[in-house]
Amino acid sequence: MAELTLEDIARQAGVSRSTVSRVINGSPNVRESVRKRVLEVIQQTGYHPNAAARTLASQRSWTLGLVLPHSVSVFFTDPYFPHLTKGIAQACNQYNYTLALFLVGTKEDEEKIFPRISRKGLLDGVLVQSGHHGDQQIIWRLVNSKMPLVVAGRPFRSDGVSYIDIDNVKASYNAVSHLIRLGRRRVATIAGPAHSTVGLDRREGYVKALYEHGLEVNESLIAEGDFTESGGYSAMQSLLPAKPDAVFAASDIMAIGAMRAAREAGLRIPHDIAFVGFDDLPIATLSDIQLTTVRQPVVQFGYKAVELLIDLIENGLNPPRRVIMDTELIVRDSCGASLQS
Amino acid sequence: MAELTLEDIARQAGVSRSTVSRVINGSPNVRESVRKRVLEVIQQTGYHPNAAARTLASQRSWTLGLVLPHSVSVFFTDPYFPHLTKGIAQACNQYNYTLALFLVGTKEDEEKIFPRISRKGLLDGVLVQSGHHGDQQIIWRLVNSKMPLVVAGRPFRSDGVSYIDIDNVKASYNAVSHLIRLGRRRVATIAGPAHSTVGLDRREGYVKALYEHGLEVNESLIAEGDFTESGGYSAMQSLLPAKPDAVFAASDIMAIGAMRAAREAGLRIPHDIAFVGFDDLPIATLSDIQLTTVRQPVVQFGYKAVELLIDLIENGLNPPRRVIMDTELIVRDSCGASLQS
DNA sequence: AATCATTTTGGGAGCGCTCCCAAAATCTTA
DNA sequence: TAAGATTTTGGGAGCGCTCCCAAAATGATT
Repeated sequence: MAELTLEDIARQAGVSRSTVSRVINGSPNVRESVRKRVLEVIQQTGYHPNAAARTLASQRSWTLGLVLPHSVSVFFTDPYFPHLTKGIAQACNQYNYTLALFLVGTKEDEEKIFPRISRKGLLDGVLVQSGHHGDQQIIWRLVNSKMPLVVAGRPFRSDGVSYIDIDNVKASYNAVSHLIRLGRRRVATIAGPAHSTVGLDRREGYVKALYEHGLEVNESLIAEGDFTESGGYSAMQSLLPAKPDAVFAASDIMAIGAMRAAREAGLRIPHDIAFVGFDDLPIATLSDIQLTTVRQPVVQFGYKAVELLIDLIENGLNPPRRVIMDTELIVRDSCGASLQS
Repeated sequence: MAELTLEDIARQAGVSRSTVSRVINGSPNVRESVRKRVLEVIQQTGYHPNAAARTLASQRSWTLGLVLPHSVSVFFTDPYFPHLTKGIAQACNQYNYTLALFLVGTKEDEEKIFPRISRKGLLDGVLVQSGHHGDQQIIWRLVNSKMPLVVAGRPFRSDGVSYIDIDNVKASYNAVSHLIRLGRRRVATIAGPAHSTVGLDRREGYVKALYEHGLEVNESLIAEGDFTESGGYSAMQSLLPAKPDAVFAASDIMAIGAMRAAREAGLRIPHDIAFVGFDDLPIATLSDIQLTTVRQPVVQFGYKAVELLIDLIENGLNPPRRVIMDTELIVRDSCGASLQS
């Protein structure tokens, strides 16, 4: 049984191809009785229009691409990404877009994939999860290809590119200030990698908080992690000799690793050492001690990114759009706030 | 700047549309000098063929769909899914397919998405992650639509459908036998939901192991979890009164939750109570005590599923293909094997 | 009932490719 | 060098839609 075409439906309903097309696309200029008849035939036959033909004729594919560049390994360690993907997928469902997923692991992958994402005919727009230095190239190639593009996470060079981000500086400033207000004086940080804007921004907020509270920035209280549990674990080990009494970790998963290291070193949480994480994903509440953390609206973030992209597709690329979302400090046990009665 | 077409390249290279098409598709019947000239023009102009036009003309989209039905909530709790997705994406990259991701949360989602996946023109084939009872309907609709389909995880009704799975019965039989061999006599299980084939099969292996080792099956030693950490946690709490000396959990994440509950109840692991998980994802080695677990080749599983699907696409749907992959018991600390010196 | 305005309908052209067939160019062989 | 075999090339048709324009049908107005 060959696939049905518009023409088949038209014949069966006794109308023309154009009329069936109008019915399908919800044009108002169809007599009610005719619409009903056509709809019936469509129902009975289970006809669905061919996506490729539609795309070719209308120059609109109703497909968005999600590119996750080079972050692949982290992608599967940090629950942040699945949550982001969830928000994006939900928005795509909502707005009737199909989501194409591109996991770019290697340079070869990038070369293979680039033609597919840069040319109309497959995608109407592209979402790139980024903030890493290594992602700059693909972003610029995309910008030059005039493909509607939204970057999730501020890119290093952001002139002319639309992106969505959270206020990382403010968020970590608040988190660290909270620790200081609780009386902690040797506040350490496990920062994200310096080749990422998230890493840089959260570190900046940390420094700013210390500074504004009259505390000195001590390099031996700053370690760098890679957003993995084991990265947090070893960062914490390197921090231990400096005897911190609090740690602000740039992600929950690193905080979890760090707490494991602290526990192994015989420290009591939060009595001897306090912890604040970042993300507020479910894992934050799963360890024996509930993690105080910065809640970022990951799912909504993804959802909003899609809305931004659709805006670009429908209303043109200029001016570039910028969206900064808010965060909230969620106080639980690991920061020791409950110690002060 | 409008997008370039085949015709443009043909004109610039002084050949016909057909010849350019041949060059792009690697046809051998092109004079070498001509091929070189055309390739040069393509290079210079940065031309890429339009995917929609190609799909329409060749009836091949080079796109595969991955459908994750109803499991959405678990999807973002259990790292199994990201890993599976990784394998699938890698295979797609390898074989030059684009991956379209469909997260089906609600019945409405299913209705919205079904037309897109069932009709040629968008997808060449579909992969459904399944094993849940609620997924039967979409699988059968897909089977009836004659769309090439591979189910990842044995579906409830498997006649005529191609699927890939691991030998869950054997795997859990081995895991439980291992615990018994170590001298545990009150072996409990935290099974997966009874509305999933994984849940059922792993439970069956558990029962079989007890039976073959002459132990009685005690209903109070069987609890059901939902593949989440907190599900494992509460399942363990319900198991505690029956005083198990070992627990086989149907997933690592549930084992982690269960161990948390056991620890909170003052039990020492593995001295008082041993644990074996299932999956061997990175989390298995991240807790304070290393988890003994059944390793299943999740990434390769996804990869293989794609290869299966491509086989169906290229060589026809019949007979249905079946692939069962092997697992391996990874012995670490939580089972107490190291206690026997 | 005739005229004009408005709504509804049909069909042609075209989106940018692939595929097939026949024509042109090139190579063999006697 | 001519005939035939083979390789290379060009162009038409068609994939299944959308979009536009003109024709047909309907409605409003005198």
